Amino acid sequence: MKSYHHGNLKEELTKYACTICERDGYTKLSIRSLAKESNVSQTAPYRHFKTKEEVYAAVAAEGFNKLYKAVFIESDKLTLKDFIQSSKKYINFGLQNANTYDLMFGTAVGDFSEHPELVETANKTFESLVLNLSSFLKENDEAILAGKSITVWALLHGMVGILRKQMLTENDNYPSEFGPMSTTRRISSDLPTYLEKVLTGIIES
Amino acid sequence: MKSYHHGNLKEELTKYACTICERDGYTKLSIRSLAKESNVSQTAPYRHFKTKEEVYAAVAAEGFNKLYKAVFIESDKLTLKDFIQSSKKYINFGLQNANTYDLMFGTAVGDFSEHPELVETANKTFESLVLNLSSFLKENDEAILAGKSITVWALLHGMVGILRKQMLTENDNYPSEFGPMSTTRRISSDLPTYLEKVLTGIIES
DNA sequence: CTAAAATGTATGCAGTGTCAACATTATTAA
DNA sequence: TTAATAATGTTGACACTGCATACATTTTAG
Repeated sequence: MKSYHHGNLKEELTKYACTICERDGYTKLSIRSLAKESNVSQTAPYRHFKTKEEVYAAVAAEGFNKLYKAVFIESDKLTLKDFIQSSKKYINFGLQNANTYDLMFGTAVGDFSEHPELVETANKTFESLVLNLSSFLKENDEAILAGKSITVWALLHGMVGILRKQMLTENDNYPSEFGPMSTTRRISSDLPTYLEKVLTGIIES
Repeated sequence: MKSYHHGNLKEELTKYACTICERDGYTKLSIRSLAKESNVSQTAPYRHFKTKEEVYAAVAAEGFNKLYKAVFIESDKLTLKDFIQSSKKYINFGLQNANTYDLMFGTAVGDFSEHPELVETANKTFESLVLNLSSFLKENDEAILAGKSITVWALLHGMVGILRKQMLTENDNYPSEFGPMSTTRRISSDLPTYLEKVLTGIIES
């Protein structure tokens, strides 16, 4: 029944790689297990991915696509509220896809420029942020727009990183000897409200 | 001449692990190579580290220590200028120790709470940021102080992530079809000046 | 229709994390 | 001091990994 050629092996491999990377972390992914899942020989994946890093790159690219879809709002009449909601979605994506996010922004894929589709999807994602911002900001100065975009992105990206490490959490089990810390961490409980304030500050500056 | 017991194997292993992790990336580190470097049997490290992840945790903890030393300014009369300089040092650390930074904030060490020294050093580092901030801010409201600290940290952390991925660079080889992008990326050439502005904005808000 | 390109398999190498059993030394209690 | 115990080291093995090479089959192009 099963033919010698699989048909759409690359897609299937990628799909499963995405699943594993997100569920177990990308270190748990092995090319052999990938092959086994598709009922294909251990080295078959090498016809579609030169190295394991290329598999990572494919997963990361998929991640950027998902992030883009989750965050971008297709409209030229955005409000500040819309933008803030989109920002929250960014953070949620980072938290709910922590392992994939790590693949996208960590060092597992060393040099993006060796993976064109990764460059493209990453660019598209950031570009969408700029577009979203520019659609409701009456800002003609490109440099200022760019600056605000970067600031917002860095802030969101940073928040994801910190939150993921559970450095902000209201019911932490750390010793209370760290004076300001406990208060600081408690911020996270009303992070949404807090985030609105900060973002508004940056945008309206 | 060489005795059966090494003497301070754990330190030596940790030190070498730090070197390798930073130079080649933590994925390149193997417990066996670690052992070989100390002229010790392949499984000797397991007397000091239960798993490889524990080695990673040790490296990450060292990283937080270094970051702390690089960033913290011991003084209760800080100026905004001092703080900004300290912030720049944070970013520089992240860029010049990219692989270690990844170990500190990535997913390689899954749960900090299983590595107490990691919790401690990470806490100390963030606490130092809060202290630095509070030393020149006439801010009594702890929540506001905490909020500003988090914002600053997230921003710095995010900048490191973005810069490391070379998503900001003035001579990029990306196609120019992305309108606002090229301008956006060009920001990085005078990032220091730019950063001052943003930080000042956050702090004085 | 045939040559070449694409895609699959079989086999094997050198390396890995980690476990179990054993050897040696350092430390501690009697 | 000595005897028991804990700490630290070694040997050997197992199952697994990325990936290279050589070969088989199928699809596609000229």
